[in-house]
Amino acid sequence: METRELRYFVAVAEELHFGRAAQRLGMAQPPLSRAVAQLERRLGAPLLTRSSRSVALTPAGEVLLAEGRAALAAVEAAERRTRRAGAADRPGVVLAVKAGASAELLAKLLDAYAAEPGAVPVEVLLCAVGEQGPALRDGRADVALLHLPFDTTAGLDTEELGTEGQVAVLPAGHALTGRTEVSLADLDDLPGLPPPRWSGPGGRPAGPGPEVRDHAQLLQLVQLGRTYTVLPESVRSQLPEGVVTVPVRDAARVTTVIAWPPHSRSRPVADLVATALRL
Amino acid sequence: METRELRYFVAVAEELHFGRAAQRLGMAQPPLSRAVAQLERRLGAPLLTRSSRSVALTPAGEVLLAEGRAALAAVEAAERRTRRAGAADRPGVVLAVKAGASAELLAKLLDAYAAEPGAVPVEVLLCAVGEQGPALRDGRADVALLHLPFDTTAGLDTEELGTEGQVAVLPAGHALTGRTEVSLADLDDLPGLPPPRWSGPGGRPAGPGPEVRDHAQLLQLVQLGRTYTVLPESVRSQLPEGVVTVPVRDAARVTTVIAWPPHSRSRPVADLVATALRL
DNA sequence: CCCGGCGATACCCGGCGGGTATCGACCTCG
DNA sequence: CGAGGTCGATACCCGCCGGGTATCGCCGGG
Repeated sequence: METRELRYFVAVAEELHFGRAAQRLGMAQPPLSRAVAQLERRLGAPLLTRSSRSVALTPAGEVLLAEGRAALAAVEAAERRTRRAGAADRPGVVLAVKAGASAELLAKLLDAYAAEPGAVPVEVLLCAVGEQGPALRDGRADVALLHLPFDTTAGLDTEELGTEGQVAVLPAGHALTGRTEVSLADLDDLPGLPPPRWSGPGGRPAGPGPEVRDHAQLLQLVQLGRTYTVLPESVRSQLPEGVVTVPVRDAARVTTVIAWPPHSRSRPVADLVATALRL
Repeated sequence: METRELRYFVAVAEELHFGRAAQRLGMAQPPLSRAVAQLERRLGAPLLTRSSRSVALTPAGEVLLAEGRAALAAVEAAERRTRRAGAADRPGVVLAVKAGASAELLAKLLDAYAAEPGAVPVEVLLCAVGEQGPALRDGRADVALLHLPFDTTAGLDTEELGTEGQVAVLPAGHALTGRTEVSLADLDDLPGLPPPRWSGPGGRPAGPGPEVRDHAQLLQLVQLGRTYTVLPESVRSQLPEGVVTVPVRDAARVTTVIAWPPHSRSRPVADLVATALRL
């Protein structure tokens, strides 16, 4: 199976429409139809059920969509990492972090690692919420800081770096800011203060709250009195003016982990992990 | 990057010889040279340093060899799993186990799962030592039983099923069989009884012992008085005539885990794992 | 009942992947 | 030191396949 065929199938499976998929791929519809039909012949199994009005996935198609996405990510990762390894101005290693999260830990880690013998330049890739895993899987990054239970570590090797509680982040002056502690129930349905909605494929259920992609955006919106949120305690070190935190009694504890792709044989990544564990 | 190019490069990188690689790929040498050169141009980085007498990998080449193998395994996995999902006589799920290991657990697991509502047929794939991980990664299997610390779980999701000690397995009548317990040191350099060598890429250091690929072969060789070995206690349930076990005081404890590919969304795999955890 | 949307089919063309022949570099050996 | 052998690169050719346009057939809706 060639990656070209896989890309074609994935596009059709995602669009469920040959015309749109062809457009997305920058090609005409007939060769796309033909390529997919040929893939089905080669695999010996129908992947799509077509009527002249609609396209749907067969069970085999569902499998190929899931597995194919993973395979394409692996191929992209190979390509990107090779390009980086061959580049003259190689950033020794790319570290992915959620924008605005673990700022203190990150600063300490970068300092400590830079002091190591044999340290290479570290490029920091600031990601939207939940993007660090995919960035690692498709080769945009070599190592990442993730936060459980929010991020998924499936398919990654990890080491635990620590856990912390969570605090509610509210606009200054809000009624709850007088409390020494709140519960999640207290935060439910605050009048005039809707919770934010995380952008991205995770889920964007329609609702009143503003859409955000990272912590920095979120804090700014809290500052403007447009939303509230619950974040790990460590955000306290970088709150803007006009926002207040209150510990949340019953929020899940957040575990920060450092993660890397399982077959990574890179010395800098190993050093970075070792350094993080010593902090 | 196309999988064809990747296959070509991996073949050359493994052989370090264009002629042999071309032969392995079933093609002539010139188009292979050209394809690799073209790949290097596209990636913008040299992958190989060639002299007319030898071929060697550049750092970028090393990266692409490692990443490319993983990517090719992912593509193969996609293909194989799709084929299986589309096959009429689909074996619902393929379970990989080291041949001869965890026999009792395996029997209980298969029985218990078969009794579950919604159980599908389970095909058991008996693997050579250390082959379950690769089988899982390239789609020959959907779920596997692994034994830590021998097998590697990198890149797999796992659940622990239990731990056990290890016993020395010796030919009946051997001097040590009278002992109630031995240590690893006692087993070192037994006169006339060399340790076995595991076949496969793991390592086959030259030595006197016979080469084996799984527990069944190993037990037979012990029975014949040609070697001894140290295995998890659970092998006791299936020893042939003429072999004796003695607990090993200081051997590492073995942990049996059930593992599956991280992006598996298969219901039967989830059920199988849940059943295993209830045992 | 006709129109419009959508996937499949028919057909054509150019490029690319694969082949053979040969070159050029370099090591080995007499 | 030169001849032969090994090995990768180059030159050149061909057939196929991937991509294009034109069009058909099916089917649902106004």
